[in-house]
Amino acid sequence: MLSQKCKYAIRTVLYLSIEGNKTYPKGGKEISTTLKIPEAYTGKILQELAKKNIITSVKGPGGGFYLSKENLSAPIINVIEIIDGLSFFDSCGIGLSKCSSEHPCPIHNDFKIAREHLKKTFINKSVLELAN
Amino acid sequence: MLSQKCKYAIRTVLYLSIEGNKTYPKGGKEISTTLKIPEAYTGKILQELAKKNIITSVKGPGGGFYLSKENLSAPIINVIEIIDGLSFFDSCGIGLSKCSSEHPCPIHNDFKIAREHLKKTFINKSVLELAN
DNA sequence: AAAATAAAAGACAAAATAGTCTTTTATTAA
DNA sequence: TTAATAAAAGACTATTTTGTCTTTTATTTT
Repeated sequence: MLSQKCKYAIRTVLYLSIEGNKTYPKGGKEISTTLKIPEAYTGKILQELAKKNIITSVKGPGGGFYLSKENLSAPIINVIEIIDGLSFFDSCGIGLSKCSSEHPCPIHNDFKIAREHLKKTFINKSVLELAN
Repeated sequence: MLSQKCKYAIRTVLYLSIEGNKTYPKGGKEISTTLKIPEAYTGKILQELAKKNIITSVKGPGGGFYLSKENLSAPIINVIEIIDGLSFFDSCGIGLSKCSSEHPCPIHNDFKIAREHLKKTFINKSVLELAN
């Protein structure tokens, strides 16, 4: 459902919601080793998240990443939106472009239930709430 | 959630459940044009499905593919199993290997509900039932 | 100011997925 | 029994995703 990159991103954000803070941001290296995500790839993902204001970065010695208050209150779906996009949440389960409630594919209703349950979860829960 | 290939495969099987039969099997070309799936790729997928006994193939002039009675009564999850595998249905939504009901990840319960709803749908409905 | 630290940026490389093309094999009909 | 038809098999190409490596920029500490 989510790409590998997106799973990494969510795990990273959830980790930072617990571990990092403004005075002691977490470095990319430590994040990658604790979460067992390839180091260089972690860096790229952190960069992308920082640029889109999902996380906050601090350069230089003692620098790293943390979540500001705004970052913490954002819904987790924002991470998904930036990394994978949201098309999954409103596309047909078997890839039909014309599938809709008027012209439903054979799995339309069941797929929709699952899809919307997930979407609701990701929208309703902020990073902070999820971390608890 | 499902790979492109798997979506094509399911659409193909559902199409054959309505259109093909033993005396008049459907050719790969016709299948690909009606379903708008690249022709050569359709061929490969049909081949794979035939080898795994999801569909039945007939060689030579007037040949093609159709679903036998056994094929029709098989659950649609068989297609998924062969093309994508079933790991999705029992893996953590954010990729944690140690996620379980004892040590749940933050989205464990909600993800599990969606996952199992889908699994149930794919297991319970046979190709034939879905096509109706 | 210089050295050290750590993220940002950008160009690469590897692997997986998606898709094509050509040849071979099986079957049927003339 | 030969020609035509259509799937099977296999080698190949393209694209996307996953991941690495090197250089640059910003910041801090000495």
